[in-house]
Amino acid sequence: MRKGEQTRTAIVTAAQELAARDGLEGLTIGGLAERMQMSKSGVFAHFGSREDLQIAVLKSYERRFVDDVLLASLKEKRGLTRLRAILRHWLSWTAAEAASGCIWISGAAEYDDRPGPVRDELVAMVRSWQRELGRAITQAVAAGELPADTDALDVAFQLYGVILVVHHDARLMNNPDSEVRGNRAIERVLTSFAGLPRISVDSPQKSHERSI
Amino acid sequence: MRKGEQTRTAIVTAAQELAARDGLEGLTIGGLAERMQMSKSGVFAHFGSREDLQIAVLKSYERRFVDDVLLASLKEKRGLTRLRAILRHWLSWTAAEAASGCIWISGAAEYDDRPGPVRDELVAMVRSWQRELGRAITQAVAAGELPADTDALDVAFQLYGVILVVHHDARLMNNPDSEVRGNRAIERVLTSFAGLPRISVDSPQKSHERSI
DNA sequence: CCAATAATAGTACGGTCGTTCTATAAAATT
DNA sequence: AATTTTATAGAACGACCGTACTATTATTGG
Repeated sequence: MRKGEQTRTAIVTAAQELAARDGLEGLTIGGLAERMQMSKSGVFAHFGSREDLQIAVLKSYERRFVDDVLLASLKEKRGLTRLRAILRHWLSWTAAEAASGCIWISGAAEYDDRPGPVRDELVAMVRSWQRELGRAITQAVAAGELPADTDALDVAFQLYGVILVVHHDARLMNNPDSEVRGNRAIERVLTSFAGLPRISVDSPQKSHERSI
Repeated sequence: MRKGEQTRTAIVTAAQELAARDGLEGLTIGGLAERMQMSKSGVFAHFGSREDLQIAVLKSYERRFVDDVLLASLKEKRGLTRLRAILRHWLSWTAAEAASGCIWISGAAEYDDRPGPVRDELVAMVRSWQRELGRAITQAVAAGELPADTDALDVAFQLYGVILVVHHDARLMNNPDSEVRGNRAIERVLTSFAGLPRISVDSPQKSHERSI
């Protein structure tokens, strides 16, 4: 049964590209068949349903993502160094997706009100990734590189926001500065958590009194 | 005449609710007709096409958004005060949408690779809002409440990211802490721009050398 | 109250969707 | 090389889509 798995893999790969462009809900068996130069039923036979195809696409995406972003960063030593490596890889992964689109992010919009197995799978993946990100942050706290009272979920939350806006601005707004701005934002988030004097928070400088 | 505009408004209102749940692309004339207890053609007659309906929904949304978020904040005096008011209103608007969904955000995912009038309209609206946000930031700079060399686009970018992740976590992840975390994140972004020592940006503190 | 006009319903068309069923072609096994 | 198993194709289905066209019903202005 080698041939079967082979074409099945090819189908999933092609499906990923289509889903990146049109979303998981925009992924259609007919369109996929045309792209594969196969018949609709030929494509369909590899999956029990469209839902199974969508889930297969999600799983394949997750594998690539974990490889390219997480595993590639595990060679760095724990703490801020590894966290920065993760963020660097994540950001450039996102920027590279400016042309194609991230199916986690588009899926978040598509499935946030559409219950079912696809949504469940997506939520589980994002949750798992957020946990992994939180772990890297916690290790930076344990290493003393972030304050002991750091709320790791707050850090992960804000970093996720940066990635979301990078994706948003790059794709919807066609903003080519998105990655650069994202880089600066990540640095700013990290330093804002890295224990700057809390005093200056309440009363910002009033060096210029000029007001318009 | 009068009756026509009246039901047209009612249709657009219902369409907004449907689009908030299913996305602008998920908005269907049949579903809308059923919800209005009208015939498909009766609904359709009020719009030249589905695209026109989608654009009408977008415009109606923008009107409400500008009223509730921007105009409601213009009574505050320019500068950080007004900016904070905008962000407060924006955040609670977004949190209130945790149950329904924001069609700008879902639309960003739906139309980032789908050219056409709907996308054009959406991009114009988001761009306009980003400009308005940037203006409020610039005024805070002019008031001396943010450093003179502040990149207003950087600030707007990062704040937009916070709103995106609030929406994301509230809706996809069902996270009830989303708004609270968003509030903290906004404060942190503002203080991180409000003139902390620039020196520590390039080389983060190395106070604790302990590494795990 | 009545004519003019606007608003709605009804029906139908062509298209695409996911899925099923049946037949055929290819591949794997013996 | 024969046989069994697997992979693909083809056609058809019911459902829903946006839209066009035609009738019918409400609403309006005189």
